[in-house]
Amino acid sequence: KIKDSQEHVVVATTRPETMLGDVAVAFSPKDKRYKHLKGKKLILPVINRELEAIFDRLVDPKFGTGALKVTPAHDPVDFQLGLTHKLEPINVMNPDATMNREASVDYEGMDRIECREAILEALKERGLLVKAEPHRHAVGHCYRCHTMVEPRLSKQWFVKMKPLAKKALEAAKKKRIKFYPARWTKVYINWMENIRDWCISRQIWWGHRIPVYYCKKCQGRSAVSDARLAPSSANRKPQTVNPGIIVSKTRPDKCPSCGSADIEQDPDVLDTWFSSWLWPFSTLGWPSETEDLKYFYPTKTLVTAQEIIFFWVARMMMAGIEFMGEIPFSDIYIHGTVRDDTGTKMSKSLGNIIDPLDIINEFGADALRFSIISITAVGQDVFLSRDKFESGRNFANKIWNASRLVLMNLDSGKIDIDTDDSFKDSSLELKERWILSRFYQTLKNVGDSLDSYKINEAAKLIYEFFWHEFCDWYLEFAKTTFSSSQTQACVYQVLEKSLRILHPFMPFISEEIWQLLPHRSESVMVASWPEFEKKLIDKKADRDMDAIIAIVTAIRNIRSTWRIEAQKTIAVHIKVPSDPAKKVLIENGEYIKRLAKVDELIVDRDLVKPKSSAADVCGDLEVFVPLKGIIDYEKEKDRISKNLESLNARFGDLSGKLKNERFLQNAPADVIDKFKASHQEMKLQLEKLEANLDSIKR
RNA sequence: GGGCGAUUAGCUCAGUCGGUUAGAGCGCGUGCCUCACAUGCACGAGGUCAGUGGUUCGAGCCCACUAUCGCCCACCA
Repeated sequence: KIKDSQEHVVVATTRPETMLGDVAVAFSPKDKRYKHLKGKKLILPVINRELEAIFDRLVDPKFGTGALKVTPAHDPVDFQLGLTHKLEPINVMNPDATMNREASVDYEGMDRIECREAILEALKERGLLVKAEPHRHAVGHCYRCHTMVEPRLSKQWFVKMKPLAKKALEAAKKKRIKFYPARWTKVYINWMENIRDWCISRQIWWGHRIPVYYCKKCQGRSAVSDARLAPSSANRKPQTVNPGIIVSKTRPDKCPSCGSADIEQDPDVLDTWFSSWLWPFSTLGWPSETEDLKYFYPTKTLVTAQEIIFFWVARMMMAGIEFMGEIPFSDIYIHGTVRDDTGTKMSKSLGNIIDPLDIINEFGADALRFSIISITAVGQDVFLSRDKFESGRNFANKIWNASRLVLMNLDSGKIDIDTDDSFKDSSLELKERWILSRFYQTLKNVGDSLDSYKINEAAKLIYEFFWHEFCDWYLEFAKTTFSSSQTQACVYQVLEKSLRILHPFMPFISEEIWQLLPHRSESVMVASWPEFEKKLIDKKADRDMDAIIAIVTAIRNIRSTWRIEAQKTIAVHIKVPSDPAKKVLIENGEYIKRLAKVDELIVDRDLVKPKSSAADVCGDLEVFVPLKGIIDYEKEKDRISKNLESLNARFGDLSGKLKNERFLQNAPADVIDKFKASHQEMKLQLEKLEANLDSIKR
C-alpha cells in the first residue's frame, strides 16, 4: 500500500515468505506507470513495515507487474540494489531455513515453506492476494541432498580475484598455455575476463579449518558465531578495520590488539579447491625449495575434464603464477565425458558405470586400455558399452598369436641382438625393405599423433600396421623364408620394436612377449621408444609391394568370383610394361604363388592373353587367369564392363578438369601434375580393359 | 538468457592444409577349421557426408541461414 493513499502496488514473487525481509520496492526509471511514486513510502502488508520506493535500471519494466520487491538479505539482485540504494538488509531466516525473530513473532520458528503458505493465507484474509499461478523457474539445489537452497545473507571469506586473474589471462592470450582442443581457450578467457571474487569459506565438517582466530573481547561473542549463527548480527555493516581478527598458521596465545587470551578459531573450513589450486607445487614440498620442486615444476601437460576448467585449471594457473612466479603447465588436454549408450554421463551415484574390474576379468586389462584409447577422439565425448571392448581383446589375441608364430620360428643363433642394424649393410629383399619402411613410417606417424594428443589416431595407426601389414602380409610372406638370416633379423627387429611402441597402449601383453624375446641382459623395454631411421623409409619398396599386393588381391578376387576351390592351385599370366617390372615380379614370384595359391606363374612383356581366361588390370600390369571350362563369357563381360564404366566416369571427370583453363591457372603445380599423371595412367588402363572386352566378344 | 558441440555406411565413430575413387570397427553376404590366431583368414555388398544458399578452378572440410539432438555456464523477480 502506498503510504497516505488508498492505492496499492502489486508485486510478483515466487517466495512470498521473503516479503518479511523486504525493505523497498523497485521500479524501472523508464516506467511511466510508477513515476508518481518517486520520493514516496510504501507500507508492507501483514507486518506493516515502511518501505522505500526506488528506481533502478536493473528492474525490467516488462517483467511481471514491473514492480520488484527488494529483499537484500535473500536475493543476489536485491542485495546489489541494497548496496546501490543504501538499504539496510533484514535477514529473516536462520541457517536451517526456518524463520527467525526478524520475521516477526508470528512466524518465528516456521520452516520457510510453511511460512510461504502462511503469508499467502494472511494476504488472502486481507484481500490483498491478486492471484496465484504456477510458474516454472530454476532454483539451486544442494549437490548432495538435493534440498532447495535459499539465498541468505551471511558473512564469508572471499579471495579478491582480479589481480590474480590478470596474469593468468595474459598467459592464455599470449599462447604460453595451449588447450587441446583449442576451443576451450575461449571458455577460459571468458571466465578470466569476468572473474568474480571467490568465496572460500564452507560450513561443512570436513576440510582444512580456516586459519583465522577471533579475540572475543575485541570482536564480541558474536564474532565467532557471526551472521550464519546469530541473526541479530547479520545486519551489521561490514567492518573495514578488524581489531581482534588474527590470521595465523598457529593458534595465537593472546590477542595482539588487546592482549586477551580468550581466542577462538573460525569454525568454517576452506573450499576444497583452495588447497587443490596449490597442487602443482604443494605436492612437491612447497614452500620448501625441494629438489622435486626444482625438477618437476613447471611441468608440461595437464589432463582433465571440461567441467573442471574453472574450478581447478584456471585456479592452478593463478596460484602457480602468484606463488611460483611461473605457469604450472603449458598444455591442457581436455578429454570428453564418458557416457553410457543412452548418452547419460557415467557416474557412480547414478549407478550407470561400467566397472573396469569386470571388463578386465572378461576382456583383459590391455583390451580395456586399448579400446578406451581407440574410441577417445580429441574433444569428443565417448559412448561406452561392453561390446566396445571386443576389438581390444581381439587385437591383444592377434598380437599374442603373431608373437607365438615368431617365437616358434626364431633361431637366436641367426639374429644379432646386439645391434639394431644387423641387416643395414646387406642388400635386403623387397618384403624386408617394405616392412621396415612401413614400420618406420608408422613409428613417425604414431609419434606425430601423440605429440598432438591424437591418441586414438596413434592407436589406430599401430593397429593398422601390426594387424594388416605385419601379420596379413609380411608374416605370410615370411613363412616362405623363415630360416633365412635376413628374415630372422627383420622379423625380430620389427616385432621387438612394435612391442615398444605398443607398450604405452598395451603395457601387459607387450611386456610379457618382450620378455620372451632374446635381449641383451641390461635391456629395458619401458624406457626405450625406438629411434626413427629415415634411411629405411623406402618409397620404391612401398610401390613395388603395392603392385604385388594388388596382383594377389586381383587373383583372389578372380578365384572368388569363379568359385575356384580354396585348395586348388591355378596358373596365372602377368603382362608387364618393362624389364624392371618383370624383374620385381620374378624375384617375388614365390610369394605371389603362396598367397594366391598359384602353381604356374608366367611373367613377360610380350604376352598374349590366354584363351578362356579372366583378366584384371592392376595399374600398368595385366593379370590373366586361364579358366578353361569354368569361365562364363557373359558374366566376365559384365564384370569387365562394370569396371570399365566406373573408370570411364572418373576418366571423364579428370579430362574435363584438365581442359578447364581456370583450373590450370589456379591450381598449384603439384596438384596439376598429379592429376595429369593419373589421367595418363587411367588412359592406359582403359585401353587394356577395352582390349579385354574385345577379346571376349570375339 | 549466454557460450559451445554434434549430424558421414544398418549401428558406433574417424576424416590432417579444401585437391583424383570419403575410411575403420561391428553387423551383413559368399567361401574357408590353410601346420600363429574361427577372438581367425579371404573376397564382396553397402554413402545425395542433416537441409538450403554462398565462396572457390575444386567443398564432407570454409561462410550464412534452417532443422534435429546434446553439453556447459548463469544472480530468470
